Amino acid sequence: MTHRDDSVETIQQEMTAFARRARATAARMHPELSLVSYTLLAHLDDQHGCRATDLAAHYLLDKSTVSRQIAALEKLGFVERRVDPEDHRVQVLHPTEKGAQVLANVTASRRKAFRERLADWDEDDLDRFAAYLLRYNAAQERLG
Amino acid sequence: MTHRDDSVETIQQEMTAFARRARATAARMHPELSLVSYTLLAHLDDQHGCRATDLAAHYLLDKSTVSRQIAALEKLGFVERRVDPEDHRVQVLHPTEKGAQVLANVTASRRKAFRERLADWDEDDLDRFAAYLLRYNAAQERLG
DNA sequence: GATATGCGTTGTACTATACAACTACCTCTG
DNA sequence: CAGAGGTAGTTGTATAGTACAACGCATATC
Repeated sequence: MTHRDDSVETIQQEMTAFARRARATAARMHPELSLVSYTLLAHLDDQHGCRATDLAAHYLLDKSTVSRQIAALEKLGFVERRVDPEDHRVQVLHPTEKGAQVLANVTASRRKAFRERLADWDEDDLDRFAAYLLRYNAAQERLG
Repeated sequence: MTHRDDSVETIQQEMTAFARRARATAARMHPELSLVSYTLLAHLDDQHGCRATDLAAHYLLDKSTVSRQIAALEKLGFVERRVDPEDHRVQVLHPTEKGAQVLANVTASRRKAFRERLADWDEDDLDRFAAYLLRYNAAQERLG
């Protein structure tokens, strides 16, 4: 096995290790919003509203999964639906005031945790690490 | 927000995006062994056998979760239990011949997928990316 | 020996997820 | 403009992974 293979192996193992832990870690950090619902709510906030179908397409989730996630977020009062007047099949989803507030809190606490984890990294390393992750994920999207 | 914060934000987003996809991707790639069971089986192989409790501690899983995962792997004939003659509470778990075989196949196919994804990276980048991931995960383990 | 502790299993419950069937709505085509 | 076919979203059903709590044994300690 070449050095190149060693690196690939390490990347594989470490990405896997991270993935295994991520959900539980997220749940521990902020029980009010799971990793998935956080992600969806953040997307809504970011996009200033979008359709359930868009969420499903973007995150490679089944529409039924999104439907239930959104239903849960709505029940919590974090999301509201606005039927599109142009097309009555469509509901445009928006974070509510409350949802945006909770999202901001969770985002802040996540950012804090990440910042602590990365506190002793110097700026160039952070920069390169971020770039590598972007590149890696882009490749994954491209190749499935 | 500083440039440093931007990088932290990107790392957070990209790690999260990756984590969300990892299970489903793994399931699609090799339905015969989920991400979790793959990980556990690989650990057994690597350690030349260990106890369920050790797996639980190492992967931060509840012992009941490990117990059921192992039961499933045993049912598939991928793992065997050997009661420790020194301590009859303990079962030392080992991959079977068949289990080792399947593990090798899955590992090979995972490696292939990762290799493809990383095919156009030059060796220095792979090296650095691997090092960053190790460093990041180590920090996560230290800080919860 | 009585009580502690440690290992593993089982009962129960919850979350995330997929697939398939369905309803309601829209669009296009003859 | 009527019907065919497509799209958005919901609901029924099933599965996997997970946790927590209660338990059964085995061992260790006092």
